[in-house]
Amino acid sequence: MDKDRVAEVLSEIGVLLELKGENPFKSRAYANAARAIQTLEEPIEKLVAENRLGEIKGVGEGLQEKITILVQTGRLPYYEELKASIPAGLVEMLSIPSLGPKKIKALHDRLGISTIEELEAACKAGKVAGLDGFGEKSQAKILEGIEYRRQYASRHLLSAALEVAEPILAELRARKDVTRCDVAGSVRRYKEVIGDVDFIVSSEDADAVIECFVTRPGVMSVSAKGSTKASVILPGGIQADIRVVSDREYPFALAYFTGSKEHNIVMRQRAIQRGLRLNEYGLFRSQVETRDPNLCLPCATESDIYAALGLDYIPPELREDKGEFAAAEGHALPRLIELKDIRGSLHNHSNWSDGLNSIAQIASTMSKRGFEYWAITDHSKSSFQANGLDAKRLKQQVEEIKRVNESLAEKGLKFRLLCGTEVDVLRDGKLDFDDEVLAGLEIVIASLHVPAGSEAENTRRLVKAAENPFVHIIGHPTGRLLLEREPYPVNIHAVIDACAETGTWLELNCSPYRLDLDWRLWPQAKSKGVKCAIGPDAHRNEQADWLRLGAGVARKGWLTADDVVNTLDLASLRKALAVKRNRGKR
DNA sequence: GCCGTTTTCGGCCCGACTGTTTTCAGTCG
Repeated sequence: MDKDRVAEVLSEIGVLLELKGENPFKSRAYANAARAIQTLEEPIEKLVAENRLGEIKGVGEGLQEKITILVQTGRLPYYEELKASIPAGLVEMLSIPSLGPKKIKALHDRLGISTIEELEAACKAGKVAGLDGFGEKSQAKILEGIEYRRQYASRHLLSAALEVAEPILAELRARKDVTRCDVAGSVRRYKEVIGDVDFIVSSEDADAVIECFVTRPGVMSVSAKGSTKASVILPGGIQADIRVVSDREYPFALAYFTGSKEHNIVMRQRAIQRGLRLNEYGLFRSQVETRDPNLCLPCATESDIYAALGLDYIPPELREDKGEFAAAEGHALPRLIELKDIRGSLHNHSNWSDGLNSIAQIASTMSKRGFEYWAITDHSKSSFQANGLDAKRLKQQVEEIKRVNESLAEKGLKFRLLCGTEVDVLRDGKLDFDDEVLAGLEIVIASLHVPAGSEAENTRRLVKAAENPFVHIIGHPTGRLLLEREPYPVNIHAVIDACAETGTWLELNCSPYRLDLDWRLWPQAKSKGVKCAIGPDAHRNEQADWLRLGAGVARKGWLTADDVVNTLDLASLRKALAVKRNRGKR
């Protein structure tokens, strides 16, 4: 049993204990331990075998015993009994807004409700409103919540969130009564999937700002509205929250609502260690609750808050409590890549396969946008659904690209197209083109589009692709489609190792539906010396904008410009592309 | 259930909003 599964069991125990009405701190202890185990560097089996579980912060005697049983036998009777004692429907009910463990327990104990369907029926029959602690409004709210849950999974792509957030942000910033304004939350941290959008505003006229926020066109419903905060539902079912504070409080509110929750907990603890108290209103020289501005340390920006807690400024993307505190304390945070560092794209399609634009159109647009190079990497013949190219058409395409490049040179333009392919990795790990064909291209991406069922087989295929001297990049390495499809089973660690061994680059596919390889794996890839290629997988010219997502997610993976190959200028990129092929000749 | 430079017992991050109360519990972020 690996650490992910152990963490899963522990965190589920935490949830079940909450529903049982156990001591909430006990439940939190399980959640904390689950998190600690998830971020372990070593295999959990090793820690168990060496009797070193106690070294994990948050794992005491009780949990050491349970984890040992779980790892050694693959089962945990305590967990199984607990799970059997609580109907699965109660856990599901936690996803209904306005319902938490206490209310769910009350509904179960007093009305015998065990499923969402029973809950819906009880609400419609008016039974819920009669319970102590419930009323007509809470009953209506539960029904609304069930409906909402049905209509929208309350999780959205980062790109969708940015799309709705940016016009609102611009509108708020343009107001005379708004001093500062930003998007906070998981959107600011560039999480690939988000739950809601948070706006933080500093203003002397909170009422006016909130009134504007809840009445602007596009607001579908208002779920809460107070004197300092409000929540609305936007098209697509995205919830947006606004929080209005004074300008003195602004940096504290921005930091607090940017999170993550785990990051904030450490920040608070650091404040406590220094005899201070941190919340969304300030960093106070006080052990007790206060809002006295005279007791607040002066901080005009988030940087000042970090400095006051003995830390370098931590960029929002890194605020996940995944090593940023140690690095910020030791002045060892990397200088993260920025969008402007990216000079071109190595994974794009044209109308020769399933893209929209012609090669000439692509050259014209990307040149005007200021890129230095843009690779044409259309699908290979096995992707017939995508009008993949066979060797003959590929050869014609290379000729066409040469002609376009010549005309660019005649105009004195620096921009160049690169000829390449996104070649399919086939069943036996072979590629959809022979090596002789690949040798005639400047750049080769190998992608698995039809995965096998087994992890071993998929891993074998990708490792074999990486070992091919003509393959530069492994494309969208896990094949996930966010909110739609899980990654195919693959031992990604083995693929990373194979890339490190062979000098193959891994793609950070920055299509908003993929963002694959996942940011959580980049620090590992980087530590092994694997370079990253950020590719929008563009099928139409405007999708060049997706590079912005790529840069953000690369930042989240702790990557610098040096770690990303498409920050190289064209001459250096060509040299880098030649390295692996020359290796193959040795 | 965990943890400790005031502590081995008594804390555990903290505040706004909502709805049901008539001073507060539960939920949420």
